[in-house]
Amino acid sequence: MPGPGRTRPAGLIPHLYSQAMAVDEKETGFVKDIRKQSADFPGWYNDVVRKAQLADYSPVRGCMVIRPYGYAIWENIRDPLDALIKQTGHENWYFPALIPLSFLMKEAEHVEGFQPEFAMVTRGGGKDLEEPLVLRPTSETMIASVLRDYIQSYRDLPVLTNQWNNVFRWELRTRLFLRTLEFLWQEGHTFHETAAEAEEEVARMLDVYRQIAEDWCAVPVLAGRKSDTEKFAGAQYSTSIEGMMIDGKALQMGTSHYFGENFTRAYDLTFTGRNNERQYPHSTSWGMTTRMVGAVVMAHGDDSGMQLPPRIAPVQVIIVPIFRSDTERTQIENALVGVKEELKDIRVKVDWREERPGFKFNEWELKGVPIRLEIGPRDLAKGEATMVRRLDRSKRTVPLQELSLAIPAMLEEVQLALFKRARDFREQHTVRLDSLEALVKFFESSIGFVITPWCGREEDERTVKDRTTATTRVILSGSAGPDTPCAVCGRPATVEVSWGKSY
RNA sequence: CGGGGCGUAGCGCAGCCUGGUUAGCGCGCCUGCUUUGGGAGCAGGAGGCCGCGGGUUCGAAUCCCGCCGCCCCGACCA
Repeated sequence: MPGPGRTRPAGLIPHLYSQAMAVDEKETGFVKDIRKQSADFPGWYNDVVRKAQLADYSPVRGCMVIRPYGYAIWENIRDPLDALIKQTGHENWYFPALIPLSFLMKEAEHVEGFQPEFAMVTRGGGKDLEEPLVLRPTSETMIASVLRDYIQSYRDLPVLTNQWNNVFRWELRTRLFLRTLEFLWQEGHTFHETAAEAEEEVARMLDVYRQIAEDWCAVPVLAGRKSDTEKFAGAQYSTSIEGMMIDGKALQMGTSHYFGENFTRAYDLTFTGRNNERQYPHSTSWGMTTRMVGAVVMAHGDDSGMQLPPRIAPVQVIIVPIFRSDTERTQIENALVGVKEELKDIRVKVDWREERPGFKFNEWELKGVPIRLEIGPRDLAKGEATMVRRLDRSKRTVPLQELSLAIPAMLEEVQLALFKRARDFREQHTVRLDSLEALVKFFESSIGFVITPWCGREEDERTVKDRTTATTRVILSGSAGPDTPCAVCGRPATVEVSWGKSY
């Protein structure tokens, strides 16, 4: 399914970098503000998120402050996702953040899954409330309770809702963007006449998430159904997209659930069908969160900091002016008028701060800006700018009049290169194995994903988790080939499943 | 909740063991000058309820008791 971001200016200056200048080795390894990625990945991640000013700790334990640069990245993910959600026929709603406890208690499995994570309001107006209100951990119960009144007939279906909001889950261990007590997301909730329609919806929205992850965030994903132990509380089944981070761990980046009649029965939401009989709609829900920002950091970063895919980079081109005198400064200012006109469709920023160029180079690299343009007296004398890309620090000069072609082409090239690099990394760290011993041995000495035939039994997941800490990620295929034994227990395998250590 | 660590300037820390002038260092911040093609240099300056409460003492950041908070590691999760 070609997403809106799939168009590429194919033939535009194809091999721009074949003549790239060699990278001076002395120019690497400058970052002293952040821990080494290879030595301490969690420490590196934390340093990058904070030093790049994406987010910071807040006065409240487990809650974060998203700073403008981090929020801008989220907006650049959110906006295309919102567009795709609307293109697929959904409408945005807003439902209350406070949910009566009794609503949440109605669906047994759902309650069991979420109750430990409830944050509850028990007082208001100076009095104890008659019924506690739960800060929404998700809105299935509220939405089912409300739509009960709006859905009467099969003619009212499908109802395709979405809402952008914040949710609360009282997590024990938190990490910036990856797991916080409060986070931002969208939650889609849909109601359908038939199971088939609902299941199509689940698959459709999972593919929307795949597009956002792959085409916009340049993070390749495995997409598929979750095992029963890993599914959402209350779902008949869940699907997810899973990306591999640079430490080889899996990160779940979006989920899409099929509920069947579970929720509509629990909330007595019915419609009169074509046969004039009362029926329960089949419902779905699906969500993608601010965790995506963390995924981008961990999928593309290096020892110098972030590397942002151009499509979601708040600043796509950073211009660093270099000058010694007021005269030179004025000359550059004048030249930049034309440059900005050439790049009027690009997110460009000029860094005029009173810092030395070298400082700015390092800082914008930490912030992951895809392209840097250096413009100084030497460049101006030749009517050029020096273009350096974050991807590999390769450097070349570009005539100022050619920037309007060269920059978009380079942005597109970088977008694809990041995706390809991440995909190659994942493929290099994915193996197919067919025995428990091989699986255990793999996770003792390696990182990454393992794909095995599997019979689907929960006991096997427990066995593998006990011995490796790895869990099933997604089921990749509904069949494992005839006469294939399960890698864990030897019983006949029914599926192919991916295993990985996860966040 | 179990185990470990830490609360001293915006951030990172030293000082505490062995109580005693005005609580110190690095980074950052402010001012000025010189600098500017890969994290500048010099000079000057501002900034502190030493987590909170109690005790011991002539005297507490330092010793004792209690409390609070945060971070890291083990059972849950987008």
